[in-house]
Amino acid sequence: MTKKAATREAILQQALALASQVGVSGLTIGSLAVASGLSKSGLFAHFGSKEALQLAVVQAAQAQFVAETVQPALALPRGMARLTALFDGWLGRMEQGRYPGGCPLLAAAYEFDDQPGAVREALVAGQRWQRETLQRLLQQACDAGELAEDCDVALLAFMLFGLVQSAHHDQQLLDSADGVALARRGFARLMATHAAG
Amino acid sequence: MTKKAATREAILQQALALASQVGVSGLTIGSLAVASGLSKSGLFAHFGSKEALQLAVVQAAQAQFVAETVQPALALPRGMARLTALFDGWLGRMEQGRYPGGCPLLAAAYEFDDQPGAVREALVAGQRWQRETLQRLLQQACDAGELAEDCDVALLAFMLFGLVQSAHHDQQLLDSADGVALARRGFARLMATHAAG
DNA sequence: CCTAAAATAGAACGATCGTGCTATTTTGCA
DNA sequence: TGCAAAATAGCACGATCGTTCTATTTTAGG
Repeated sequence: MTKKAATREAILQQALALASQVGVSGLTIGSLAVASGLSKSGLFAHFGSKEALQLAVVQAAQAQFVAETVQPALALPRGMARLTALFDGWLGRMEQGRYPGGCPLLAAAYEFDDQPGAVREALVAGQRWQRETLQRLLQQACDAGELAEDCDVALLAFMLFGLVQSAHHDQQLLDSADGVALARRGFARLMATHAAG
Repeated sequence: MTKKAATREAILQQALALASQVGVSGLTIGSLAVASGLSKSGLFAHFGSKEALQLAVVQAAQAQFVAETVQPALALPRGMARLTALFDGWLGRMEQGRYPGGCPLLAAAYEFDDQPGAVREALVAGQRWQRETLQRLLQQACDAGELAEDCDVALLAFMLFGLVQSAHHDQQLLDSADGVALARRGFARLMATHAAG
């Protein structure tokens, strides 16, 4: 019974690397089977349908983001320390090339925004949670007196997410390493502008 | 000779609507033929290969963006008027739902950032031109004395593009009409922060 | 170690993909 | 109006898609 889970995990790791380059909907059971060293039907048996595979891949990507980026930040004290750690970790995983072809979740958001189903719903839930988390950390920085108490956390979270997307775009499409640096400058400027007076 | 061009144009309009929902790489010659009222081979003859079709679709989307958003802005005087017109037009085409499933070019950037070829090159060239245009308009606003002369136009262009991406994301994935409004607030705030002293 | 159960492989299915080929229709010009 | 040329249709091809079926191998527990 433990073998199945281990194999499934190995498949999902391969799937994440592959999906990073061809997209979650570009994933193919045949090619993923070859990459995993399994037969097509052997791999298929683990998921039962392509949609279930796509859903598992998205959930694995979300779990990895939370474990590698959100959790470490939450270990720090509330306020700017925690917020900065989250944003830095977020950009850091881009900078270090955590996935060869870019973030599978950002790409999946574009792929599935018009494809109703369980995959889309999982993406929506994940993004809502991420946005709320970002707003919560911003609010904590306000409450701690490190950001102005009247600052617009919804707008700031929106803009921080924009910085991440722009950095991703510049790095993946334009092959420009400056994207991450610009995002850091943008973050510093936004935080300075909204610093508690 | 004029028939061919007219048919090709009609095909590309259908292709843009379709690609908006399933992506440029999700476009299928068969389904596009049905949507256009042509036979598969009849449509194929217009392009010669799938990659040529994808390239034509991307170029059509770029041409439409320039004609509908950039050109009208360029008709206004340099400075904040022109810059605001560009940004407003950009968000306006999102708000009015210019394409049913979101901007084909933003989606294509994610689809092709790891697929070398003519399509990717066209996307890269278009994005570079767009970024340079944005920076140029920002610089003109500085030169006109409407923005601080020491402001970081590269960073501002980067952040404005981030606002657009965040708005698109919120609208298409989260079905939230607030995205556009947040982007407008972000624009106003950024411009106010960098206004000439 | 033996054996039932779990995990994987192999083969086949209908469908659809992109792309050639040849026929047929439609167009624009003399 | 007739006719070459252009535009489109029809058909077939190999490949690959997701999925199902049965057979084989591998695993874990008594």
